[in-house]
Amino acid sequence: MSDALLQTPALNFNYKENHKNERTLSFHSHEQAEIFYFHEGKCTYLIGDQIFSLAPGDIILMNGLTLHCPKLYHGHPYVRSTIHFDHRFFQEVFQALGDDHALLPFAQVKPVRLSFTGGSRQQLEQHLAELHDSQKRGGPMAAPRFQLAFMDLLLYLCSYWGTSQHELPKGEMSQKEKTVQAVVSFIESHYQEHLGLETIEEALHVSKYHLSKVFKEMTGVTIFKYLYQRRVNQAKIELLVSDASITDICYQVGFHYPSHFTKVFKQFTGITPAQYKRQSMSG
DNA sequence: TTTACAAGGTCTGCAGGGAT
DNA sequence: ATCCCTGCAGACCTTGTAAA
Repeated sequence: MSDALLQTPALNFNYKENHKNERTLSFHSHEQAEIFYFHEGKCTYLIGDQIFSLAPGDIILMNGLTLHCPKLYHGHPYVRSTIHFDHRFFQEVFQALGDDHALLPFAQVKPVRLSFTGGSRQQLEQHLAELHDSQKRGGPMAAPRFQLAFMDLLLYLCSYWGTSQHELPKGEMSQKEKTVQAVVSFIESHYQEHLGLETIEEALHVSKYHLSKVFKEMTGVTIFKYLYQRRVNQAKIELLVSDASITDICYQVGFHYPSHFTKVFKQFTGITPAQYKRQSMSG
């Protein structure tokens, strides 16, 4: 039996959480895979270089490592269920059972967005309600029952994903969403270079004033905040896997001054790059 | 590698134009 | 009327330098 199977898997389920007031949640990433189901309200979700205007009944399957952030709207509810889970553990369980496909949506870099309507939506919400029940239930076998209910949900999602016509076409994007998508895509391919609003303005042929406003409106963060978060996220990876100095990593991810890099890194993570490297080496 | 600070750049509220 | 966009100006934040 593998090491992963000997450990208790990480599996966190938050059922129908609600935020009534507008609140911009910050960009973040995590090692666990994530399932995000949108029950009710209004929300724009930015994941990696993609932006989604969510409708109730939509679900997002993602690997978790890609930067993501929901944007909420004042006066609109925001009811969602989220599941964070140890991708590696459940993949090994499914493989032991002879199934290699249940976790494919979480193995790719791009998130998968599926839309559930009518009967299929009822079925999915029934699955979530049952998972919630099994989570609340106590007793000696509560944990494995919860895990089995979760695996049942994964199989349902995988089979639904397999009939890929449920994925929404990109043609439904508004002009503003297209603008934000273009900015995010541009940053994704140029974040390691010297970037200013005027560079993006020239590349996309849209005024910098408009770019700033639309980006903030749709994502809840400014273009530069997003750019820095992207660079810091890359720097964290480099600090973990590379032997390069902090100064070199600073230049690699697009910063021009170590002083600025340290300040921004600390702003996003709460610690300096050197402290982060030390922590990762000792852990 | 990190902190402090001044100069310069970005963000945002407001006003308004053009297309539908 | 609504949406998309441009531009100005002041507030705010980031950049770049010097020094610890």
